[in-house]
Amino acid sequence: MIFQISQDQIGQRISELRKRKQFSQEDLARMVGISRPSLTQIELGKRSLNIMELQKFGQVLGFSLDDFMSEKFSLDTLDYLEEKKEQNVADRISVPSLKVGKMKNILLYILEHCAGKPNVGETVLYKLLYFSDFNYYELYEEQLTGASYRKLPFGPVPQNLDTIINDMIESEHIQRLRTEYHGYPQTRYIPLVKADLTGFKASEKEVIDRVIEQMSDWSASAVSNYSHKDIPWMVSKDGEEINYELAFYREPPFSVRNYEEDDAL
DNA sequence: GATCCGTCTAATGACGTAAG
DNA sequence: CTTACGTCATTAGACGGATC
Repeated sequence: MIFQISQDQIGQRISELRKRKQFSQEDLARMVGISRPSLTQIELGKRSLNIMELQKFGQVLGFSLDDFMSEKFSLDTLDYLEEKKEQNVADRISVPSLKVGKMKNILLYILEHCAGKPNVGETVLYKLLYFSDFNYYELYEEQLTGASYRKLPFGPVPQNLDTIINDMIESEHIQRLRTEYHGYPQTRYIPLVKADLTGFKASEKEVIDRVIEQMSDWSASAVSNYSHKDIPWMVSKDGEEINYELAFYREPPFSVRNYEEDDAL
């Protein structure tokens, strides 16, 4: 028996996801290209949506259709509303296990270094994290933040980062800022405290620094396009988790490891 | 086939209301 | 007062039947 999702549930899920992202109905409606009252109707379960619309919601809110339709998805969403403590956050994000403290500091660190760069919105931020994680894994065969990434339409997106970010906003480590960049709505984060890298290995910092140096000036679409040519991204299926092991199948210019001494440049 | 008609769905703007 | 959200009336478009 396939799980059947009702119109009410679709609306509820969209509403919850919207609130998680702290969008207003008006914001979200504009982003998906419908009127605000229409969105109200959708969230209340009084209007149905077609597959194209749902896809659009997925792009904006960061979910895959598979996720959205699954039974488990609703549980995750409800769990989130009930749990707030950091240790629960850490428990829930498993395989690979996310080091929440580390992720927070890396996030702060990246934000510090991109403070003055208007191009670094949420999209670019995700990609910087993705490349930091996968580059580090390729080089050292160890997890950096341990976050798991999913293949979503705009590129790899760290799972459950929402939870961490909301946590950080609540504890006033960062601040969310919604602005416009080239006419498109952009979500930015401002670091309010300094990153604490004392527990970091030199190698870890170096990998992050290189990623920041290489990509932080690129536009969101440039970073997005670049990430779409990365092997781990390419061979993963839409909506699925990107396996860290795939980092070893990378080819130049993505590969950060010198397998042989034949750098023919 | 073409045309007319009833029904349904969705978009829109205006308005009301509650919270801050 | 402003913002966010829900509701309402009106309108337009799509669709399915009947009829010619």
